[in-house]
Amino acid sequence: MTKKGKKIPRIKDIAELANVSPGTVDRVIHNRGKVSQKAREKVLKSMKELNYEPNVMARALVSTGKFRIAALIPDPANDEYWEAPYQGVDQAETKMRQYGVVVDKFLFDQNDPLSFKEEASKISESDYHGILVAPIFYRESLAFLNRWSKQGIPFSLFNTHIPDYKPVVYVGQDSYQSGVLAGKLLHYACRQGTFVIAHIDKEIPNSTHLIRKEQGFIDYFGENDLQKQINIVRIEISEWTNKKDVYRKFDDLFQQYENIHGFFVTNSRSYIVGDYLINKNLQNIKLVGYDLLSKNLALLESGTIDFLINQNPRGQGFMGVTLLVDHLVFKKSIEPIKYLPLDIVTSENVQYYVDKI
Amino acid sequence: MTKKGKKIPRIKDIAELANVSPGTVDRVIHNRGKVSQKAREKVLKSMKELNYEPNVMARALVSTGKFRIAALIPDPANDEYWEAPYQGVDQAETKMRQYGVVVDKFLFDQNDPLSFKEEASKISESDYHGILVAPIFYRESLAFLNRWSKQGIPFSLFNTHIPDYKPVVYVGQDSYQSGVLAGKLLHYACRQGTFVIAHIDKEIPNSTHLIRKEQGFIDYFGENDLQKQINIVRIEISEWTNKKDVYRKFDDLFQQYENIHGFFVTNSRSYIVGDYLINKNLQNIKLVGYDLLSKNLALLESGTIDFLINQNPRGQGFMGVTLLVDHLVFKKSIEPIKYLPLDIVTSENVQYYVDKI
DNA sequence: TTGTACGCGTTATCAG
DNA sequence: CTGATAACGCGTACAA
Repeated sequence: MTKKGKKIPRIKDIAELANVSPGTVDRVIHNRGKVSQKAREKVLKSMKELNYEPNVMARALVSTGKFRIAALIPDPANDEYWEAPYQGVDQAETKMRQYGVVVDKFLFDQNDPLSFKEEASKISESDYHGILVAPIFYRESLAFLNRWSKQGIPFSLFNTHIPDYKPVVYVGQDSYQSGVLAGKLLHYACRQGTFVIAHIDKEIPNSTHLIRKEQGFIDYFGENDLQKQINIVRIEISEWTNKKDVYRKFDDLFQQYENIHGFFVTNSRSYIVGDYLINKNLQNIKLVGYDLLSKNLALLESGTIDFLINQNPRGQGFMGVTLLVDHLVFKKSIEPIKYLPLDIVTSENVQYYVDKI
Repeated sequence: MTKKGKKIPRIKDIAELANVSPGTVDRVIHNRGKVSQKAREKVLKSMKELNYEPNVMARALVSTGKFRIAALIPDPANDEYWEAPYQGVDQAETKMRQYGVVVDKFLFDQNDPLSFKEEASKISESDYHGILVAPIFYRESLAFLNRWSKQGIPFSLFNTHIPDYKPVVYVGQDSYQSGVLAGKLLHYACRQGTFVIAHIDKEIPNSTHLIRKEQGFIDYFGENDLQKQINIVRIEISEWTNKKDVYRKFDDLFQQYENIHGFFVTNSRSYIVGDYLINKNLQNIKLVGYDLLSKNLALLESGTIDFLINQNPRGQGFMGVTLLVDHLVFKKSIEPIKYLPLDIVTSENVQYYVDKI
């Protein structure tokens, strides 16, 4: 297919072929200014004939420093979970600097809606050409998304989807499908017995993520008509910082169901279940969780955690910025939803997922 | 860390600070031409002070069309396995065109060393600035690698490693570790019984890949002191195109060992085992293989194949080109070996690995 | 409505 | 040994 030795056509070449000036070609390409019908047609014809594609670099070189993007994400200092997305944004930042794009990070405390509002306000006051935001506070976020929509500032969403105001793209997790996958992984090891869905978070009912994961897990068994063999129960632990409390809850659980064969922890805190299993010396109980936090990794190595489901959080941060830039600077058309692969991580392949994008 | 509003320092800025001309700064940066000791020191000092980083785009803009790369890979028309790497190269090709790099593909028949030599000769005769090669014929490859080394043409290796002549980078599979992983996956489902390592290829003793995979698999069980519970046997099928022959071999195997619980197929032909299992209506036998070929995918969906290990072949083709360009054009320093993640693919997450890079 | 000239940051060339 | 200057392809302000 590739034609060797052919020179890449430039705007100037099109201009010559169409007997107009480069300026006119430019006007046709960008639909700006006035162009006579005749000229426009000639130019379009020549463009097709030469199979013109703009030179991204030359374009970017011209517009150096003209694009400013704001990233509004939780401060990783407060929660290791946000470390990876932060790094992803950071990485995209340095890459995009090359293209004349400046990315400024605005960090808020994921336990403090006020700090979110503060940082969001800062962004609104400066003028940015695009915004990447992790809208984890629904109400507070809505207000700003509304505002930015009216101002005509494009934004992309990350981690949490709020479709009300059309984002350029949502980059995040496919929660439901990850639950289905978790079901498969436990069922693969264990054809009968009781599986526990463990929600370990402050605000469980509010967290649509967790609910969707649960639904996916349940549907896996439902669809496969396996209900007779498999018993599924759920446990909610909102005060997970209180160890005694947590242990008491688990003790109760194990008294109530004697044939527990597996746990599915619906967020990154599977290490809490892992600690309990080790503490009580419970063997042969399968454990599937999420995210490559250091505590989880240790338990993965030791074999207490069998699988961690990982949706490349660093890649998510990276893609969030990258796709926004693609839309903004390079005018590419973007799919409205971007899921990264649901990676299955075990101690045998974890090396490839840590510290990589 | 990011200083907002700061302008990115240019060569010109360094020149001014150091009281020299941009030309001199350029000479210092690239170690070319003669520069007085005094001038060199001043420039280096200014560079550090301003924290200079070259502008990739401006650099690439200058050298448009000056870099030509050849990719010497098997023709996907003869084997679906090579489809993905081909696409990866293709994708890199279009991306790199933007940077003024031209990539020409040279395809050979992976069953015909002669075609390899022919294409390689073509490359040697034209003058390319870099070469990506899948050196699947050891002897034939050596000759050309030697030649290119003497000519000073950098090359990177892909799929098969030949360390004799230093490549820029080897991009490929971590065969041993993938075998370890396969062991984990079978063992996770099945704590005792017989596992079969199935080599299905024309030239098994010659194929170091297959041997390494086997070793990894065995070592997984060895290291974990599980020999008493698990029995490992191996089968070699070189004439895999003859169905009757294949079936007879499997029949013999099942007669000899009555408690076979799992198969590990060491290359992309796990569909052959899958077909057999379906044909003989053998249930509850675990099957782990490699690569997302269409036949494998069908069996993955239907549940006959449990897991496919996938090392992003499209990504490998892509990285092969990309890293070579990074070295050649952008003068980045490259790690000599690049493994892509060993992805565990099941019917529940396969959607994210098909048609993506 | 159309054409022209300059600048973006880097590199290569040529004159000093 | 060093400095000035013209490209690279595109966008844009300004002139016609």
